[in-house]
Amino acid sequence: MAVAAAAQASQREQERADGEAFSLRQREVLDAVLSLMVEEGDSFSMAKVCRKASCSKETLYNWFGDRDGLLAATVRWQASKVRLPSPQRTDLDRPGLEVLLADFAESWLTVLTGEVSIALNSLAVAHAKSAKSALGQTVLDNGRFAIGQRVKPVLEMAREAGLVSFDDTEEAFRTFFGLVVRDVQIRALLGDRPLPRPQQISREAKAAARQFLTLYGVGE
Amino acid sequence: MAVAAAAQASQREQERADGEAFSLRQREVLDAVLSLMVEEGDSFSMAKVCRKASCSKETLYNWFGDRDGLLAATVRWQASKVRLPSPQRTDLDRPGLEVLLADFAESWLTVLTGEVSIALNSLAVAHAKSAKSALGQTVLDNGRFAIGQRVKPVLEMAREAGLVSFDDTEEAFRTFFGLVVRDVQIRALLGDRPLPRPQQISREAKAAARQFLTLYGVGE
DNA sequence: GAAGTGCCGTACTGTACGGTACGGTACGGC
DNA sequence: GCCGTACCGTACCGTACAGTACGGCACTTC
Repeated sequence: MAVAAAAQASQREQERADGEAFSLRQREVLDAVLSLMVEEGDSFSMAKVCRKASCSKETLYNWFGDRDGLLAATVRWQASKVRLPSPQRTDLDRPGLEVLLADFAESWLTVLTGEVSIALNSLAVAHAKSAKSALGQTVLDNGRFAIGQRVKPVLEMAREAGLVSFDDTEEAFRTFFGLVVRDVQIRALLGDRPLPRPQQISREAKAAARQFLTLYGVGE
Repeated sequence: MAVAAAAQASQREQERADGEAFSLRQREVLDAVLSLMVEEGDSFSMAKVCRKASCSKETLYNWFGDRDGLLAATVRWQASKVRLPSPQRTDLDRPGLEVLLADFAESWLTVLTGEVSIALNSLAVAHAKSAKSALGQTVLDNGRFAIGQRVKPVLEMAREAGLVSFDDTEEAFRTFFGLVVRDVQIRALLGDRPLPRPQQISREAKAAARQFLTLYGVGE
């Protein structure tokens, strides 16, 4: 299981690519926005952001243009903070693959059920219509599609190693996604509580990995 | 396959139970609200509803109390319109079970990807926080939990018939749910287009049923 | 030390919208 | 024919909030 190794370096790299666009002070402001989102959803006002972050409206509008711009920046800022496991090419056996998939599942479920993630997704869903700034697309890109980009190479690697079998990587990944997420996200977004505890998440993640290998694994 | 038989009677029954609370005129108004939701999401005003439905604000407030009440009534009205397959106890064989599950999956995916359903779910997600009237819970009750109540008896029936095996019906259903919905709902809610076409839905529904039986089926 | 810059805080404006009030009309009961 | 009821349409009120303007302060540059 000598996999997720260069993850730390890759983390810093991605931070520099995305997050560094914002100054320290700006990041403080965006964090204030995040916490307001968690507290009040979409109904916070620009004035509240100013009070919370001790900054002026003028600054806010200079930096981010308008409310939509502030929201978009906040989404990008949060996206730049979320780190997913990024395993390296390695020699994989069946139990190793199962653990690897379970790790993905666990970290994904953990992100998904975080208050910030829920708040952000709710907001993006609410703005998916009037969509001046494509928040929904941004959230999808940094959520559903980002995790896909991490998992799919692993699946193909496993296929080359003769551990699993499928025709369409995308389809296989979507099945994995379904087995992992199930009804967790929609329930969280619709306000169903309590959220699953970490222990529960860990259990479900392992089950999802096992089920995925039952469906797609070869032999054994 | 002599299953979904008493569905029609059960439909009328549920209509009387839920929908009949609204007069004809009220239902016209609520339909106007639905179409506004589809067009504009949450940002429609009470005045627009009046214009669209040719009614007065006073009437609106007399009937529904306030905006939240109108929203809640609209959700209930739409819920009373959605019909799910409600199969009857019958003798089931393996292929019959697979078709039955595929039917559930198909009709569920069809509902889920409908414009009205998307609009309603978005709205409920947006209001899940400030939740004066628990829209999120209502949507969950008429969505995720309603379909669960239909499917779980079928699963248990199939288990008694020795076709499938599981300990926890809820867990088995949640897996079925995941295999069916996968990333479809969250993508739709976040504005990803195009929506899956009926043919695609039908194919995915069949695949989900087959996969579920691969995981939980006994023998064969 | 004068000028410039970046930011804070507050006051202000315009507007959109939720909710109310009211005059006018159609209609059913008596 | 008269009254009550239910509804339409419109005008109105209060408020909340996005966005702007401006005065003041700290800090940097020359």
